[in-house]
Amino acid sequence: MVRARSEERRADILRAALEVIAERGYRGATLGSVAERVGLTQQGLLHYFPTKEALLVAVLEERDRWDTSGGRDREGWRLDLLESLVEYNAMRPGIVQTFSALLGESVTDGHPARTFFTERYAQVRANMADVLRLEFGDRLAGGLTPEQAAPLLTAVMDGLQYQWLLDPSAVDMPGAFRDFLRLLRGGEEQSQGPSGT
Amino acid sequence: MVRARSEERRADILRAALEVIAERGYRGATLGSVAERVGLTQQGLLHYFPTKEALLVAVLEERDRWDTSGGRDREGWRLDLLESLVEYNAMRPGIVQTFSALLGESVTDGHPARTFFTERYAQVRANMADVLRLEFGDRLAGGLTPEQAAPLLTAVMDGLQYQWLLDPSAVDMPGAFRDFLRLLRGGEEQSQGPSGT
DNA sequence: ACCCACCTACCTGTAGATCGGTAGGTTACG
DNA sequence: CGTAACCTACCGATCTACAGGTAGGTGGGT
Repeated sequence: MVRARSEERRADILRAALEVIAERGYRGATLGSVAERVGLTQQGLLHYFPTKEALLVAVLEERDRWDTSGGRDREGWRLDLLESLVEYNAMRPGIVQTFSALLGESVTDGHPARTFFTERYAQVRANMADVLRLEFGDRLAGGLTPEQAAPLLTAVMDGLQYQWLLDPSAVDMPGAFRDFLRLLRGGEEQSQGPSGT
Repeated sequence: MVRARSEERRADILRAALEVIAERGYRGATLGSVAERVGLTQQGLLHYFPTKEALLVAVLEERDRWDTSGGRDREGWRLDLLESLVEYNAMRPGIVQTFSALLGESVTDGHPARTFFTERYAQVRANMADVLRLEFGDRLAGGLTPEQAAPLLTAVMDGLQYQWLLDPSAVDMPGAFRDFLRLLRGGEEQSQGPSGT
């Protein structure tokens, strides 16, 4: 079972890389520190991933696999699933931090994750529009179309993550997200106790 | 007029630093490349800012000064000014990119900009809440309080910036922001041609 | 005469990557 | 069954590059 052992190692490395990137970003991450975390030397790590960039790509691919399976997919989501996704995220600061750090870096010139994020957001917006149309039809609060609301929904999720990462005690991320959904639903009067500060 | 010349140099350096950080983030930025851009050696630059971190701090302080003067202040904004701020930003991708990159990095451990952003966001949210209360009173669309809507407003601005930076042709940032304001205003029916994709 | 602005030279640390091994297991085959 | 050929999973040494920072100047303006 050499093959299995090897796959396991790769998975360990990816998990470690995720951690290190969360702590220092991609540019700040070093192969040595990732290697150390799984009990390898830097050279040992390079046996599995020939370059630093290859490691990053593998991390991103794994992410893609994850959210193309776990509930989503070309047309998989519904609004209440989004809500639980945000709740789920609120319990995994590590993962959120990894991808928020990467997103931030990715807007810089020639960053290896840039195309990944660009394409991903295009797809996410399309997805969101579908979800919204399914839930609200063609016309939602404020007279917006699903296509107009989709980037906003996406933006809220990301923006809240940054605020929450910077100061978790100042922002109730899932609560705030629910607030936004109420805004989308548009009813003037709704109770349900306050969630923010 | 040596003093003036020196101030001018500092301003040049800060401008160059802003550019370089936009291109490579803080961690990826090098003193040498900033220096080069203003026709100095790296050591010449260190004459003005004794460490790399000092340079970053100066950049952040300048930003603070900028948005504590230009229209804002403890109680300065109004919603329509926010709208023009977003329009203004849409014409300065450089600045937006600098601070989006920094925000992304700042969530990593021990980043020198972290406290800056943490405090800044607390203040921004408070500001936003004031603005919203001034505009809408205590109860806005969806039954939200200004304090609940403030983090959302902030998140939308930031989140849209990332989407826009990644693919300006895919997102009409000012248009999308106006859409969000319509959502906040809450009226079910409003015309004004579509803005999104 | 002095000092501000800046440079040359240099040091130290670190990062990614290459090279050449070695130990242990696996397979091919006489 | 045994052994030679080969492969996998690493490690040590080393190369190259560059980064931030220090020390000690020099030269021009006031």
